[in-house]
Amino acid sequence: MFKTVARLPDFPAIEAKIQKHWTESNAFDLVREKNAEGPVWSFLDGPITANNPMGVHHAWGRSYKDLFQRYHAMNGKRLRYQNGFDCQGLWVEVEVEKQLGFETKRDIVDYGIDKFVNACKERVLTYAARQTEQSIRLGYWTDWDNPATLRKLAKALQDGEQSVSVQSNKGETVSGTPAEVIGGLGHPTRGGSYFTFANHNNYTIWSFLKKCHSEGSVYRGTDIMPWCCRCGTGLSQMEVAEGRKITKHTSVFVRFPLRGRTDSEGRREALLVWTTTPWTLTSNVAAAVNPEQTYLKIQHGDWILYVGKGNYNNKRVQNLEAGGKKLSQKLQTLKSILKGSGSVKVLGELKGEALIGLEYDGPFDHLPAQETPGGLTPYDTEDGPTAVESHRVIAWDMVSDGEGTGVVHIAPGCGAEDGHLGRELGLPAIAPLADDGTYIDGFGEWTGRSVHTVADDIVTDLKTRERLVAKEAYPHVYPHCWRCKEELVFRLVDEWFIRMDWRDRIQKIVPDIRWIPPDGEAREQDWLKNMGNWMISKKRFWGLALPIWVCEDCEHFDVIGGEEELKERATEGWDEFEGHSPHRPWIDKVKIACTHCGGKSHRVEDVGNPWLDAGIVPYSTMGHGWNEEFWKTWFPADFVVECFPGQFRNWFYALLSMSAMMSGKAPFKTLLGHALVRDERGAEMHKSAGNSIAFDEAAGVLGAEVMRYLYAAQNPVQNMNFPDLPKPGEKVKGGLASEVRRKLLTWWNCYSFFITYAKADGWTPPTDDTRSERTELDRWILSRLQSLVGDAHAAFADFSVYRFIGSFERFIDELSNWWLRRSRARFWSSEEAAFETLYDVLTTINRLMAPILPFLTEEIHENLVRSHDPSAPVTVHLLDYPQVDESLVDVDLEGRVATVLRIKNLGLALRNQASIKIKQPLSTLTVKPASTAERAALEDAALVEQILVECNFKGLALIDNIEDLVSVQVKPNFAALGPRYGRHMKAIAKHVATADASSLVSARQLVLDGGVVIELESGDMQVSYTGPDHLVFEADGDTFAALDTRISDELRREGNAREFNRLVQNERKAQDLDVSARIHVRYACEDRVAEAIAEHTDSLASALLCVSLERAEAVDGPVGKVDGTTVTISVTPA
RNA sequence: GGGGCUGUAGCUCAGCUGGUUAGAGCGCACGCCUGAUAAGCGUGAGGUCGCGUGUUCAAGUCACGCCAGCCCCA
Repeated sequence: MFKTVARLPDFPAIEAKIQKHWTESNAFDLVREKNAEGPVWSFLDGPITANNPMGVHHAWGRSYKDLFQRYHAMNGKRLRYQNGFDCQGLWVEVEVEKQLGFETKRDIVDYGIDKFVNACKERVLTYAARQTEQSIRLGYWTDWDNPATLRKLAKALQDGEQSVSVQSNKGETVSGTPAEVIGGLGHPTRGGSYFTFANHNNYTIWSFLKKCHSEGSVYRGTDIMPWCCRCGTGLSQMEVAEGRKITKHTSVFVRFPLRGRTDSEGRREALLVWTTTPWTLTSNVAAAVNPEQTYLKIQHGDWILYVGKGNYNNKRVQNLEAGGKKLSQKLQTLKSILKGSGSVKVLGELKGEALIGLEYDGPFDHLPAQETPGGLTPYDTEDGPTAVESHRVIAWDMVSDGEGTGVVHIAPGCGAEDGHLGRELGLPAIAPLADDGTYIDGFGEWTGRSVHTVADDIVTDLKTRERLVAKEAYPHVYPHCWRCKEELVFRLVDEWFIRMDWRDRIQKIVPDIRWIPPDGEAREQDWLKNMGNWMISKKRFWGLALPIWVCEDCEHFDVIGGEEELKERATEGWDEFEGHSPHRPWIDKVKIACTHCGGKSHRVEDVGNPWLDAGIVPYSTMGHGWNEEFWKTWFPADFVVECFPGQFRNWFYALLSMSAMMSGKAPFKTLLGHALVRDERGAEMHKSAGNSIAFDEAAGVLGAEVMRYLYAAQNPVQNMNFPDLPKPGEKVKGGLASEVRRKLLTWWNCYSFFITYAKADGWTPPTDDTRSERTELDRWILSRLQSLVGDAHAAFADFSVYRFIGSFERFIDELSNWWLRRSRARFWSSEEAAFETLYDVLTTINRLMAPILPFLTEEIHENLVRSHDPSAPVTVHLLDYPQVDESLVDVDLEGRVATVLRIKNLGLALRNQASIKIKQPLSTLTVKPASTAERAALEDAALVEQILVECNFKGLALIDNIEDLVSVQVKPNFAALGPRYGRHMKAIAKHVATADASSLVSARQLVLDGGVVIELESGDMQVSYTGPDHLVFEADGDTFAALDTRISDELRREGNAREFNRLVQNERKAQDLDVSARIHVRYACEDRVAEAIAEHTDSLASALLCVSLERAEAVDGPVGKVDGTTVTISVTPA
């Protein structure tokens, strides 16, 4: 028996019920078993950071991930079903630091690196469990770990248990130390999600790094890098891009006195230098000018200054934009700054070239660092000239005549470009900062002070020593740590890099990938072209242990390619390490012998860049290196889908470069990128702005499935403006979410309609493929259904699901508003073909939509199929995806029905025009068909019947010439034709006046008497019709239709009867009577209405199910209007 | 400065390889319908398809230039 269907689906309730059903029936396992031998479809999941609960934005990608996998599963494909969690890196550390109330790296060391690293693992496991539950709630089917198991492992770590035992997804018991068990998560022998902190993931990265090293691409280098003093680590190019903000800094204008240049009156000459980072002045080595530009020699008080001419007059405006904020600020011009601090007189002009080579006194030459041969850095430096000895003017074509003074302070130990320039010219570098941002020894009074607090004192010092000309608060866009928000500094660092001089190998595999949208390819190539060497080290605690062992004697370094190799090479510490994961601090116990000198080598303390962790997964999760057969089965992945922005320089970059090195092959075949989720007004979602929406909240209010539908329907290139959630207790009203609910509701209504009548009739589904004879209407909807099936396959194959959703919505509209609307009476009369057709349609679209709406379709499958066929699969997801049945396609019929719909709309438009409501029957619609095909359709009695019923016309007549009915007038549109054919206008008017009007209506050109050809565009002719008053008419393209609006008494009476019918039906509903309840009806009305009712008593009685229908003088009941007169009725159940 | 994207109705967007009169949904106005009904349908108003120049019989669609917005890189 079919189960009664609620009028409105309660999505969250259905979802909860279906989840239970899936668990109890092991539905997902059955699907996997069904496809165990099927052809492979390899999906590769981009890992989600397991650091916080999911937001609604995560649901977009995850909806795609699930629906594509479900589609392929329904098509018999074998899938790997592995989700991924991104586990290692600073983002986890920062959250754990917050949790523990830590401020600095020192706090972590004091706490104990082992405890801290375990706390990071715990956090990852905790949130992986949480995200697993959330993903399951979304309906995402993949090989999830039991969240309880993950929590148990986190707890075992926390409690410091010696051993722990859990059940793997493959059903085996796994025991060992917590570190061992956790380190084996996601291994193909165990199943479950992959975790980038797993041992095999880390060791596979080791093999990658070893490969790089074997090509000589791994090197230790010093470079100026953006550095976060709080985190004590450098940031990669990718990370800096995440944290720019508008910031105000104290900028200073400073004199650099030129050595031995004094004018006749004893005034000293000086360069005027500007910088926004006064702390770097301690490390000045040179000053740069642009040799091509013009400089001014200016008398300023007691000094002679050199400044760029363009800079001097430059109107300084800062138009800034960062992190969604904008600032536009006018600044004082250099000219007015100088005037404000002394008298100014321009003495002359000279080329920058003339300044090159001049020597000057630096601003901090008294510091020991300035006097150190070869410069001073936190690392070893070679001997060479001191900074003081190097102070001279150098040429640099990057010096601009816009902002600044045209003379640029060069500190090769404090700025990236300065560093490159300094290296080129052999200048010494002074790098003043230790890793916590304090000045190192050699900087006098500044030593030990933090870079973030010295600016004011440096300004005072410069002023005291008469070097300062002016200072100002200067707004600019400045990088901040994307995690802890602290300002970055540029610092000379000692880090590990991969030299990317093999970028051509990466670029070569990019075209092997299908990028959706296609411009992704250009963007990736652009990044690859411009990227620098890859800094892979981080001076932190939680992350990949870089497998680099450095000799304590000769500094030679080795890169270890895996666990076995390390064990073989280990000379001490292996026992202590064994049973732990390859993380700090345990891995650091292991020492090896130097291959160069035999000395003792220790591992560098650095951890790895987290993108290495995510980039290796096409290898680590697919068994590369330890199960080649498995790897060859699943590599390369068929499909990857992620949020596009950002990933070009992150995950995609890591994937492509690592794969280029590992195998020279693209790691996936197709990449679908989707845009961003914004709030309803299009603003970025931020927790701090209060407009971010938690996943659980949305799932609870809208239902996970409404979300899935929203995402599936969205064009992935477009940002998605996620609808605001209604407040608790309110209904979903207006906006995108209610649009979606309504679309789904239309489908649901068709389904609930079917169930209502099938139950009422005791109808049961056919048990085989034989079907009753179908009407044209049935064959039409089945033909349309085949198009929908075709569209579904095409859309999935093309990874543009939203196109399928569009087709689906059009189909539901056709089903509901035409097929079902026209077929309702057939259900009342228990017509078998109607039931069969609707049943076939509903079960087919249910399978079509199953990948997108797994819950709703399961609910419908339960009721529609399983309620009558206990042998049917326990889940809709075990069924095959529908295929197009060519035998059901009837293009010709589809064309004829399209005509019917068009004429029906014309008919209704004419009624509208004549303001005659549909209940009032009219005699005749006359049509001049546009074509023979249209004429043929309108000669089909069954189809015409649809039009007549729908429009309430008595008949339809066809004519060949419009003039049979009305007269046509065509006038040239002088306004349109005049500008083009001005001098021919008279001739055109004459031609139009004499030519056959109806032939002009659709004419494309006119040939005038003199042979002149006039090309006609739409609107060139003004067409009007005149006809008898009782006709209204309208043309739709070449179709012309006219409606006879005359209402005979007979028609009026029929219309009155229908109005009366409506009154009674309304009352039935008001009394909430069952559709099959019998009633008594009494009514009071004027005579002419009574006549109408009397004439139609029989049909009214049967339509209204009334056992008596009597007129009375007066009745007590609702009052209504029929034909403008008052009617009172009384309805009582029989 | 370089790369990429976007610009179509009040709002959100379709418009595939150039081809009848540029569409949909939402919103608005006016109607209609109702044995699916806390739904449904129709009609209407609303568009210099960012601007300009080309190519073409034909341009929202192709080319070039410009303007505006967004993203990335330097």
